[in-house]
Amino acid sequence: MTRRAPRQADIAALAGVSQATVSVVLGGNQGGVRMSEDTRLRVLAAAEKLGYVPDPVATRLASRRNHMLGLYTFKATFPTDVADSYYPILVGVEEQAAALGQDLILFTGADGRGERTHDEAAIRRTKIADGCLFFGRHVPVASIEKLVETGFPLVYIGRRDELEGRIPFVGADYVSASAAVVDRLVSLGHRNVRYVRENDDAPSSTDRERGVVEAAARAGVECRVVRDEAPVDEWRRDGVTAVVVEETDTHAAYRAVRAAVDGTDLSFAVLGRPPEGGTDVTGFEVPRREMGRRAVELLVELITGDPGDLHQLLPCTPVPGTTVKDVR
Amino acid sequence: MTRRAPRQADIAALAGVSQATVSVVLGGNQGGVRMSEDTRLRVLAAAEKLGYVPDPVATRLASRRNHMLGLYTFKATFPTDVADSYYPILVGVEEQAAALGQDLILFTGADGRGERTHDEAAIRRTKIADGCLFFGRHVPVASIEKLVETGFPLVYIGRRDELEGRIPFVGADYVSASAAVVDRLVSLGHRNVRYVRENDDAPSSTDRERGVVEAAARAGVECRVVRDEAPVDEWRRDGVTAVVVEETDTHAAYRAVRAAVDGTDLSFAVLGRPPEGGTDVTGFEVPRREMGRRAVELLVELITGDPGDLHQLLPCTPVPGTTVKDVR
DNA sequence: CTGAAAGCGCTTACAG
DNA sequence: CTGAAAGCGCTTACAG
Repeated sequence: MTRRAPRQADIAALAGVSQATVSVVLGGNQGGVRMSEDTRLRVLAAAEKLGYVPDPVATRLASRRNHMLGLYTFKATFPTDVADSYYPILVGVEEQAAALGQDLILFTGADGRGERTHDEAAIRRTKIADGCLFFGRHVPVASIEKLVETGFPLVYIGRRDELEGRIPFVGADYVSASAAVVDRLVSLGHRNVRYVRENDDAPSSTDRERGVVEAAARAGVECRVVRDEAPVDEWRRDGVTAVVVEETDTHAAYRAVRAAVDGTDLSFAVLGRPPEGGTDVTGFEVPRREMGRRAVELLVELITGDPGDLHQLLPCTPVPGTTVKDVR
Repeated sequence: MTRRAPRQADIAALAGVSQATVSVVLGGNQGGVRMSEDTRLRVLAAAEKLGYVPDPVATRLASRRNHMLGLYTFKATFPTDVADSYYPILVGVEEQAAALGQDLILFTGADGRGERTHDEAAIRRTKIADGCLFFGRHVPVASIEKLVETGFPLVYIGRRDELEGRIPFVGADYVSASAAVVDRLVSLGHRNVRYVRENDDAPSSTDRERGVVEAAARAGVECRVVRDEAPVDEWRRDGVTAVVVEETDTHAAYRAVRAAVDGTDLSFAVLGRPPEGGTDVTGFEVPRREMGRRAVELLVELITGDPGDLHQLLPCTPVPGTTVKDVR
């Protein structure tokens, strides 16, 4: 039942040529080797007769590239709970990988005994692929640096500034998008704003804060930053008219603020999209799918040795919404 | 910058031993070769120093194992729309793969030019992995048969009966689960039931119908099957008291029936969970995550040559719900 | 025009 | 105890 599959040597024997000639013929003679049509046909006929199928493993070993891209995440690749924010990126990654003829290896971060580890060995295993995408709020700097140093092609999804800019990335331009939200508030007459953020210093958080603070400063409006709390009564006493809130995978800040401002006349905007979806809340859309696509694109460019911009920030799409009132 | 990756020969040179000895040491000396502890440590140290990572392609070519499991789907692995039903399976697959120390290769079904194809060549490429999971409503019989014939380990997610049972699978026991729903209706006094299904003959559909029809026959109650329509007025004229509806990725039948029976006093059950979630609609929960886990388990058993049951049907969990009335 | 050889990076008998 | 050799099935220079 489990017959040995025919290989090029078998074809060669049947056609009366060398195995190398078989390889050349079946490979479509990319090298442009001169060869009699008769030989070519004999080889093809023999291959057909034997039902030959090339062994992809051997093919890849011999040809140095395996057309596989790694995807390494610092939590489960398919998270149980935060599917919303993560999933679109995967969709984009797969889309573009398929478009470029690349397979994807999901590194589960397992150590053989089943523990999900993120030590150097686990990260090193990504070298199985031609290159690797990394995704997570943290960067294990030492391990990643070793990878970068060997010239292994890698791309982070999300902006990174570790290793003096030697980490290629495709991220979202949270600074501009966040500033645009504040600009809008200002244009509608708001002069006293609060920004509520979570207590985590990933780039996606600091970028948002920076955008908010800078835009407020430029416009000369007051905008205090608070972490993880929503003292609405105090705000209203202080004359605050609008609240901006960060949105993360935990949705913690958003939920707290939303609950607090509901039923008040405070204007309200979110730096992203609310977990419940919809287009009524003022904010912006993070181009996650596009980030996935572009990350794959950049990675393949790195592999083929002709990369474009190593640090890409994609624009977010503003969502006007209806939760910001005109107070002029 | 792009230094060549270290290989066993480099380690051998550094440690002053032969390349074969390196292979033995790094392979954990499975063969029980006698070897001085000193040599072993020297090799290990050299490997660590060089940051050695085994080449999985070469490993597989030489040993036929690379600890990678393939995942081949006949649509995008990360579908844009049907995330609900599909995602939990992926979660289970990843979970169990990680637990067993296996990485996952997502076959994007792309040919080199970017077209998503499902021809024989695309399916044959799965042989890069030690084995492969297949998932989709259809079975490209000829291609799968060739794979099975060469002894390549594969497992389908979802019951299959093609190839005279030679396709190993892990599916859900829709027959029993569907019968249980009808049994419940009968126990509550319903004697005239309609079953609405979609017009697609995948096993998951035919199994549901079979469960419904057989349970009704056993109980001696009338249960007509209709496809893709919900003539509620006619049903009520005919004395129907309960409607059961199939649930698929398209949600078409469910939505049509739900809209039709809403506001009437007809009892209502779904063979699965409604797309809107919740536990109020009577039906059952398909153990998707568990299916993913078990499929990986079976695949690894096939690879290691000690498989359990090749055809596994997992029980679905009944959801009592509140949409079925007592009419006794 | 075609074949013989080397090599991709590993594993696995087999010698000593 | 360790090394040399063969081999997995292919591709790619390199000889003739």
